[in-house]
Amino acid sequence: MLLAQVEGFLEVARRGNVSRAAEAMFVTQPTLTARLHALERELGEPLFARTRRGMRLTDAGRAFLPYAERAMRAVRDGRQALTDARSASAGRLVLGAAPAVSTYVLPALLQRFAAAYPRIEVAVRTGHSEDVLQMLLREEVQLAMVRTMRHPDIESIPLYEEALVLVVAPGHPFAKRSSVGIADVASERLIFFDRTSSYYELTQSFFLSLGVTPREVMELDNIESAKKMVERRLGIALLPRTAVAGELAAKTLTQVAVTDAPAMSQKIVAIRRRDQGRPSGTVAAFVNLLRESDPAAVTNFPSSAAKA
Amino acid sequence: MLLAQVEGFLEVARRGNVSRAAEAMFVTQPTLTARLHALERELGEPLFARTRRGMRLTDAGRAFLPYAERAMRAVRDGRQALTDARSASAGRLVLGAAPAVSTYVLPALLQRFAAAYPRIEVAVRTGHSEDVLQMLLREEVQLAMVRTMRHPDIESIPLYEEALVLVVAPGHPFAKRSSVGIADVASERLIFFDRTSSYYELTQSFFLSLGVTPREVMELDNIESAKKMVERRLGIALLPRTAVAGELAAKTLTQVAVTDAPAMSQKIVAIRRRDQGRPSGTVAAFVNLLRESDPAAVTNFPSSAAKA
DNA sequence: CGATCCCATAGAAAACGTCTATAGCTAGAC
DNA sequence: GTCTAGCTATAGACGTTTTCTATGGGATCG
Repeated sequence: MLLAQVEGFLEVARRGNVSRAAEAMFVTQPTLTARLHALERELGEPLFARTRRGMRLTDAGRAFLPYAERAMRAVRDGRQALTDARSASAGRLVLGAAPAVSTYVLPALLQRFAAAYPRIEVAVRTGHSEDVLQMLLREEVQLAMVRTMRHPDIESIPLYEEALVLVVAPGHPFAKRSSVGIADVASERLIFFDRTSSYYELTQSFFLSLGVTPREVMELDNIESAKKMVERRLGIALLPRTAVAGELAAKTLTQVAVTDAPAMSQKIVAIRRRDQGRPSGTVAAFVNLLRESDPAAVTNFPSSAAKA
Repeated sequence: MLLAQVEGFLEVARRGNVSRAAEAMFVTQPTLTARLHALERELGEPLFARTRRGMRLTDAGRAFLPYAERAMRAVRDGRQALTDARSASAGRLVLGAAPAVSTYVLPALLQRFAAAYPRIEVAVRTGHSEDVLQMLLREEVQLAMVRTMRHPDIESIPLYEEALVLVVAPGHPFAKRSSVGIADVASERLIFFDRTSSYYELTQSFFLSLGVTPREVMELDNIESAKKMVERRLGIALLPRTAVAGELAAKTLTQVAVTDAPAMSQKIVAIRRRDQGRPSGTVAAFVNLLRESDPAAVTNFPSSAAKA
């Protein structure tokens, strides 16, 4: 069955006249007649009663009409959906993100994205990088923003480098010093967050590699709580810069340089399945937005997010 | 766009494998490949990402999928609707009927019809024969049961002859007589119904043709009220036999023969548009039911209706 | 009675879909 | 490394279908 036949059926049903319908569809009248005959033959029933005045629907034709319309509408809408997706003017985008990205980077990004593509529906699923990778492999998300990961089936786009910075409460003794040594840090009460997170491992191995063992520690399962603890002078913490940009700007936390330690950082990338071909539609639109934002700008997002 | 292409798209999307899908659809793999390419070319977008393991939907393919399913379902349902209509196992039947038919004949007919075709949805529109004819011409009803009418665009199926009979209350003087003369009738108070109805004209011309003028008359706009008036001895009436069959059986009314007058009757027919071809589906089913019911049986319907 | 407006049909040319056979590619086995 | 197996893509031939132009046949209307 050709869609052209169904379309012809509808057009003739509307106009009650093969010749006019044919003209409107830019085919000759015999062509349209043939289409109708073919459709009637396939359905095994006359859809039209031929009269001197033109074509009238039979009962069978009337019964078929709503289904024909439904089918044509479905195809037309499907085409439109593809057009929308191509121009990224509408559609759906499902993102995965690590917690720190989701909380401190995505809001500003999505704010810009939503402004540029108001008709795109966006969904975000948050989880640790490993879990988000699994979501991506299971195609539950189309694009994920996580720390650098390796997997044969994915490809990455570098986004920005996120440094861990030492923050203390403004009244803390460290706050007056321009810099501190790693030994100073280890002798303070240290606040960690989320033992299952990669940041935890990163900070742990950091101290380990320097042969230093922090004496007193406190562990929270999320960054926000950790920041509050530091503000209340319950300890000091190494936190992602993007996560504390707001507090640093508001001067409720103070950053302190650590002189005798290497910089600690994680590379944040966007990943997607390698077997999906070139990114298309909504995904491409979002990737372009990421590319437009230079790394420096991206790392600044959190501060603007913190304002909101 | 071929429906076969859409179908192939769905099958491949489901199985993720052209070869298997082709086998399931009883075509060769290159054929199905060609269908997919044609569809992708027409939509201007790859719907599948070709991988070593088979075919995976692209984002565009995923976006198109629900529409493809909707279209296929519409066509499938449309086919089913025609099959149902052909076997008259389901569908819709819209009848027109004159008031007397609608009230006294249709109930029994529809009772049998509904029993035979439970999945057919039936609608009845009632009006005077002329109005019902207009409904038929405007295709608001598919079949109408009215008194014999002439119109170039309609064809009729004779149903039954409906006689007007003289009825009186059981206690009325006429009730004891085996028959009365037309002069006797004219000297009684006569109860007519519905001045706009053809029965009214029929009875009026009846008296006129006999040179008799009824002296006292009362007019109601419906048969039921007229019957009640006769029962209460407010007069006597000439009413359609089908309309009083129940009361005659229950002996709340008595029929009296009129000796010196010709039989008064109207022929009731089923009419339909001549340009609709052979009756199909639900209409054919109903017409067959009418044909099966021999005229004698049809005129008996009202009594069984009166039981209900 | 001829002009006009319908749809149906005929026949030829073009387009398309389908087949078989084969190529190209990758992953996994040995 | 090579071979095999399992994918999809491509090539070329064949047959059907679709489409066109031109024409027929019938009814309506001035």
